[in-house]
Formats: sequence, C-alpha cells, structure tokens
Amino acid sequence: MNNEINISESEWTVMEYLWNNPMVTITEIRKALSSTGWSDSTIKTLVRRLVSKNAVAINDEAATFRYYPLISQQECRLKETKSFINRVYDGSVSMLVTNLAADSNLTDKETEELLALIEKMGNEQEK
Amino acid sequence: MNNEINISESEWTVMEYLWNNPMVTITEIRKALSSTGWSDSTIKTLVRRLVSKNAVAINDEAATFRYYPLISQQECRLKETKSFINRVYDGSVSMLVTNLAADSNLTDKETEELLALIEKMGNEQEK
DNA sequence: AATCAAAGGTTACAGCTGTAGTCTATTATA
DNA sequence: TATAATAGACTACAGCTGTAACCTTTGATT
Repeated sequence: MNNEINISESEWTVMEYLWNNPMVTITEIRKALSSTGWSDSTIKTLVRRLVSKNAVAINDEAATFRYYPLISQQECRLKETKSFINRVYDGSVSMLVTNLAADSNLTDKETEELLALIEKMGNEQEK
Repeated sequence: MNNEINISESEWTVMEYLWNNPMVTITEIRKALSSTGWSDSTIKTLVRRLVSKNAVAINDEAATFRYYPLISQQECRLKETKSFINRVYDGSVSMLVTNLAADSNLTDKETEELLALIEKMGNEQEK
C-alpha cells in the first residue's frame, strides 16, 4: 500500500515520537525533540513534509491540530530493512547476520551456533 | 578515517563492481553496468563523484585511466549497518535480528535458539 | 486593552542525488 | 586519412533533504 513513502533520517526522528505518542500537538513534538536542537521552523517543516507524504495525518477537531502516524513502525522498518539489505548486502540476510555476529561479543561457541542457524536461514527474502 | 564518506544508492552499484573488479577502465564499468540502463554520462558522473568523495582513486599510468576503490566494502558495510540500525532500530541489534528471524523461515525450535542467542547479544553496538 | 508566544502557512536556500547533455582531444577503424 | 567511438572534463537541472526565516492570526498574560 504505502510502499512508495520514503522517510528521511530527520523525519524518522519525528516518526519515532509519533509512533510512541500518537495524537500530539506540535508543541508536544517540539518539546519532545528539543534535544535535537532543531528550530521551531525545522520541526514544523518536517511534520508538514510527513503530512504531504501521507505518513502523518492531522486531526483538526480542536483548534490546535493533533498529529498521528498513518503508517506503522512495523511496516516502515520492514521496508527500510529490505532496501538496506538489498543495497548493502546484495539481498543476503545471512551475510548481514554473519557480519553482526562478527561484530558482537558472543563466545566462540555461541557464534558457531548462530552461524549454523544462519546457514539454515539461507538467502530468502531476495528483492 | 574515512568515516565521513557517504555513498548514495546509485554509487553503491558502482562501488560493488569496483570492489569485485579493482583497476578497471570506464569502459569496463560501463559494460558491467549496462543492465542498469544508465547512460554513459550517468556512469561517468557517478564515478567522478566517487572520486571527489575519495571513495575511488584513479590510476593514470596508462592513457586510459583505471579506477580502484579507496575504501573497503567491509568498512562501508559496517558504517552503513551501524547508521541503519541507529536510525531504524534505535541502535538495537537484537531488535533487528528479532525482526529478521520473524521474517525468515526458521522452524519454531530454530527461532527459539536464535532468539536465545540474541538475548545474549544484548544491545552492544550502541551509537 | 496591549503584548507576547505559539500555530499554521508560505518561502528560502544550499547540498546531495538521479540522470543526462555538450565539448574537445584522442584512438580505432573503414 | 576521414570518420566514428570513446575518454575525460564540465555543465545542467529537478527533486529530496537539512535547516530555517517570515507573516498572519489567535490565544494567553500583564
């Protein structure tokens, strides 16, 4: 459905907040994102862009609008994950997981087990 | 060192080829990427941008230049993977792997084992 | 009532990205 | 040798992104 929606890095920050706090006002968003250092304008622009991308909708029952996500974190994560794996790991889930395992602090035995499982996972999820 | 190099999606396609075939001419690149449908100009632009980003260098001993990668696939993958996990999974490797497991076709028992390992992996790799 | 802050709307602007055209010099080929 | 193809260098241009200012209206505060 919403496959064509692309959310930029800054926009993700806003989406994260909306996923955790649906139906908030712009003031609430601004307060929540104050640690980013973004100006009022910047945050409004990001929200506006998300609305025009149909990632976020406006509830304007009250005078002060409330914003809520139209797409789920789950589906966005899935989409991003797939395109990431395709771009960086040539579509290979197991290659990604192998790299993750190498970069994490498992014991040798655990790594071995993990790799064995990865072996079984194979390369589904192409494209 | 090369932490600030950002490689775009199209540029990755070029890099992939260069990682597998270092020291090639522009003609070889063009032929290899003909399936992309990109014009001659487009490919030359991508290569030029990679050179100006210091991701690729030129060997100009011969009249026809040869191009080769200055950064390794390994380090680029690591960088991309980290920024991806930070952006999409809030820095949590285990959340990513959990999602991957859910999306792959492991048996229940295998998934259980995988999740147990993930449990142990915890959330290293923050930042 | 006068003032200030914030909301909503509009505009800005530079850098990156996708995609490609033009020009000139050189090389290969008829 | 005339011609075609290509390399290398430069330019183009629109859409996306990061980042923000400005303007007008409205609600809150003095």
